[in-house]
Amino acid sequence: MTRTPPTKPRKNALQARSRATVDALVEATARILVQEGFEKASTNRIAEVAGVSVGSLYQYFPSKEALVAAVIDRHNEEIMALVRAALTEVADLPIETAVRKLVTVAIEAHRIDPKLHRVLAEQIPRTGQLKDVEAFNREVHTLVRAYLESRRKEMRKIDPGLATFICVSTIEAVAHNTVLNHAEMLSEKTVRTLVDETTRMVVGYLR
Amino acid sequence: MTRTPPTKPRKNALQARSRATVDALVEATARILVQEGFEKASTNRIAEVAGVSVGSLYQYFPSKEALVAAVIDRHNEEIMALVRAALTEVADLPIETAVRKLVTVAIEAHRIDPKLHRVLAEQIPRTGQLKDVEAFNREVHTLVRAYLESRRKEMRKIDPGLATFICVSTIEAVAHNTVLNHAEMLSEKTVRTLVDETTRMVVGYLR
DNA sequence: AGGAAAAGCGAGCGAATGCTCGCATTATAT
DNA sequence: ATATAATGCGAGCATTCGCTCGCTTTTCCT
Repeated sequence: MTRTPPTKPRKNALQARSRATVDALVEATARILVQEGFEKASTNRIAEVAGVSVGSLYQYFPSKEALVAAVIDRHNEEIMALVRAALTEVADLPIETAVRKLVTVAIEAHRIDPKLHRVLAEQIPRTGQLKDVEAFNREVHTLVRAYLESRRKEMRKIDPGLATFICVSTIEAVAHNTVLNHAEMLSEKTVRTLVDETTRMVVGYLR
Repeated sequence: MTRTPPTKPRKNALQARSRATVDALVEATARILVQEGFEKASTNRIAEVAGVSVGSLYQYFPSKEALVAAVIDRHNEEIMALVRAALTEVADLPIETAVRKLVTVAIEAHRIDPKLHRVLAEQIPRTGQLKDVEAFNREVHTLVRAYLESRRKEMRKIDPGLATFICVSTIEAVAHNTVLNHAEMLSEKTVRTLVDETTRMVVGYLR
């Protein structure tokens, strides 16, 4: 049995001052992860950058992992907000429009903070946050699947679960590789072409 | 400037005994990564599992990273062997056949050692091996692109670089998610369905 | 056989890290 | 104003880890 460090807050921040401390710690963790890498993200350094003492850090976070987990959560919430909004928006629109929107949002989501995204993707398995991240993934699948099922008439006969799996995997991968490989060198035109092509592929597949 | 540890062998193993030592060390590193995780893969532990002293370890590997790099290299070579063979085999065959073969091989490649694959994917960025891994990626792209260009007649008018990017991303992602999510629970039938669907999507996109 | 080169050994050094604990400061309630 | 709770502090303990160095053993070559 490998002992997984706890990731839940030790106590809840009640007063304004302590809420600020917690925020500063999470923010500092994110900044260090992006600018200096995971190795440099020691609790001492995080506290230093946050302008807080190590002691205070351990008042609110039982372990280093808990801090990273908090950053992951924050980032995932940002992304999920985009995805949820997009899917609500296209709920009653035809497949072509919906897929295009989804692809666009996927790329946007990866562009929120590519460097943080990359570092987090690497660190997730070691934070015990895998379960939470999987929960987000499942939510995406559920939402997409619900949409696809509501649009069955426009589609060929196809297993909804399988279709969802393939569509989500594809869109996610294109967005991921686009942003992480081509870095910041992304013209508007390139993005539009990419969205067009991916949309064409997915829509062609569905019907 | 962050100092990246060297990853080249300190000296070359010449005699049979030392070659065995080197192999034992790489093998031990892989086993620990898979069974106990990156955290537990200390040089002392690696030497212990390999049945070798730390001193000997440092005769051949200048750093811990060098060991992980060796494991990555070995694994990548196995995968590339499969991919190269597949692409040679289908060089003169029509798109439908070629894509089906590629998808199949991609899944096979991920199934070689899923756990190792996962751990390595997480650890690659911190070993300075990113460049080598990118080289493999570029090779795949080059090979696929060459194939696609040789089959232009079967395809619609489409930018070869873009098509390659989308196809490789898609196939890789489906294989990756299939193996890593559904773990070992993969019936032959499931795999065949998945290959069929992915092939359909990619082929439909190309023409 | 004998000497040189190659390979192997492992106690332990120095540096870094996660985290605790006893105490100081600030906010809230009465 | 006083008491109580909440928050903040940071030196330092305990541990781990990467790696070195002086030495022994094995192999190779003539």
